[in-house]
Amino acid sequence: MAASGPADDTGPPSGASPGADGTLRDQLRAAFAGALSGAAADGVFPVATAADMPALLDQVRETADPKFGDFSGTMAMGLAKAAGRKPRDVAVDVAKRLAATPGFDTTFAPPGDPVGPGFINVRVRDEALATAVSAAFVDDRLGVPRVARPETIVIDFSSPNVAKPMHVGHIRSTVIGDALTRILRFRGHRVITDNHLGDWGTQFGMILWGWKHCRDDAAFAADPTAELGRLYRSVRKIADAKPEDLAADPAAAALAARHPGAAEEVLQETARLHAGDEENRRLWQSFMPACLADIERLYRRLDVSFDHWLGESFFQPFLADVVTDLERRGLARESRGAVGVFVDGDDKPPFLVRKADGAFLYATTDLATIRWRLEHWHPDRILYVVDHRQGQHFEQLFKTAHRWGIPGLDRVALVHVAFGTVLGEDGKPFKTRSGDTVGLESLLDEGVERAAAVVAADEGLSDGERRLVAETIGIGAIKYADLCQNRTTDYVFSYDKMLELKGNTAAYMQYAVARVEGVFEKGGIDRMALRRSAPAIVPADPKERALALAILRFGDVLADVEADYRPNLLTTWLYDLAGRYSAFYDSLPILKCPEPERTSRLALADLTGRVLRKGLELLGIGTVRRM
RNA sequence: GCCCCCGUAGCUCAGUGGAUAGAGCGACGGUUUCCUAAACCGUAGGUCGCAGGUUCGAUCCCUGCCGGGGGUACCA
Repeated sequence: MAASGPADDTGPPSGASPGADGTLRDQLRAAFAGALSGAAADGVFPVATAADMPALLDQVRETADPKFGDFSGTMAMGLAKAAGRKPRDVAVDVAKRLAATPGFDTTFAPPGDPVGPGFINVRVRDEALATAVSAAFVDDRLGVPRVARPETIVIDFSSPNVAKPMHVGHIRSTVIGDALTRILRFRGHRVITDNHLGDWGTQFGMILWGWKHCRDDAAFAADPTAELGRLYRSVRKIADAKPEDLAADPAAAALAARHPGAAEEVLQETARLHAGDEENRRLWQSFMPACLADIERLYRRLDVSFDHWLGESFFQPFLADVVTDLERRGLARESRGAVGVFVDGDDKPPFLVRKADGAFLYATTDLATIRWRLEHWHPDRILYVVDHRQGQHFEQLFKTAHRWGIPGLDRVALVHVAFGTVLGEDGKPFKTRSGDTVGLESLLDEGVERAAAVVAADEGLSDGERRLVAETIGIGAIKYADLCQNRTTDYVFSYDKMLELKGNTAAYMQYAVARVEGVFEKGGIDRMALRRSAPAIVPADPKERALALAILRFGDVLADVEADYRPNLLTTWLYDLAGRYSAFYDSLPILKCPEPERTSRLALADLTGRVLRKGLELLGIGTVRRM
């Protein structure tokens, strides 16, 4: 069992939720809110509206350096201008009111005189820190509060084109979307995930045309998706008819020479499918099961699941009405034979909803999808986790949707959660040496294989355990590498970097978890008994204190992730947390230390392990007991 | 042409209207009778692309320029 999955993290039934007052930061912000509104009421400075308050409270943050305390408020300096007073005087006033806020002094030490131009520095009382971290220890939610107002949030992510094998281009949407799903759910929102499959577009015209002109039945029988992928790629070359592509592929060039009208015919195949042509419909239905089986296998391996798989084909029956409705409302009009909405004026490219040949586009489908989701799910938000290159599409889509006047749309936030491109180590889009896109499956295989080579160094593991560890480390490394970078920037895909066992990688966090496991295994400690006993954790040493403070930020970090849909804030914090644990573990004995410190430290270690594991779980990353 | 994103240490990248701009890799040095040293601690390394502006304070906000990437009417 050494390398089995995570230990049972279910704590003993906890009593009243310790997170009821929110995190330490929440509590301090509440106190600041009281102090600031009091000062505003007394005319110390004008706070124009209640809407100004959140921005002011955002300026209550963790300090960069412990010598300035645990938190600091910097809003007084900004307010001084409006007050017509010296920043420092305003800060003194706010600090005085802060200290007098009911309940403030049970958790925080009285703020001293403001420092520098007007920093109000606050330190958490040692007793309050001990109480809070001890409460987190017996809390199923590890001290993380639920959101006050849960929302219904639709997350649209992954959405592969089923006509070809999933490739490296799908990984970011899938991994980021899944992490956001897990995080928002844990926060207490109602999340509906929808895999909006590309199962109906022009790509099927290519496959249908290829099937009719150049299929390889034996290859299809052996590996259906590989053959469909081959058909897609070669027909695309023929249809695009780029000289350099054809020069590199004599077979495609020969086919193109025999079928000069191929590009046109491909579009006709698509149109026939959409029009309900019996043969094309039958072929489409015969292709789908193999396509889906392939994709599902990959999702299982990635531990990603969806509530719905409403692909383009599902919305097909609604498309004609979308166009006529837009036309009837005077939003869409004919132009160069096509129909589009001129969202940015007549001189800018319109948002096309029907092509000149009568076929619909993904713009049409996306509009139909928005309407369907509003009618059936009544979401507060819809998130689209999609490549940043589609930014213009979403701008136009959102503008059109809002003008369309779908009931309820004015209350829905439509958000394009954009992310950058995956690049190879040469700085160009990640491709194989032969220039093809890298298949997702082979990508995962290589990651696992490389992880196995590293894990092999541990002699205490059986072959089966090693395989499991390698799978967990390898997949975790790939996911983490994707999540730990700011999602808006392109990132360079490097197995060597993501599988480093030090630095900001999944393996470093997984290793920290394994070291926690090691303590309890070595000491023969009954963790469930420890948890039931609800011991007092007393962070006496500065390293324990730093660790405890980081643990208690978990809820803050998840709130910050939600605010900007940025999972990398969670990875940064996990890395910081693991580092603080390592520093604690390295310098302070746990098993060999006398009571009552021993139990306190054991509890702190156990809590750290659970928090790290939970944090990784929220990223979709697993852990092992030994590695 | 127009629109969007990016430019931070040798490399890969964080970062925020605030206090001395951080981390990993790479380089150099230290720590092991002790719970996983796959760790920890330290040193070196920066005109935060350039120039203006706003501000008590700008790497962050605004404008211009330079450089890189992406998008830009019937693919998604």
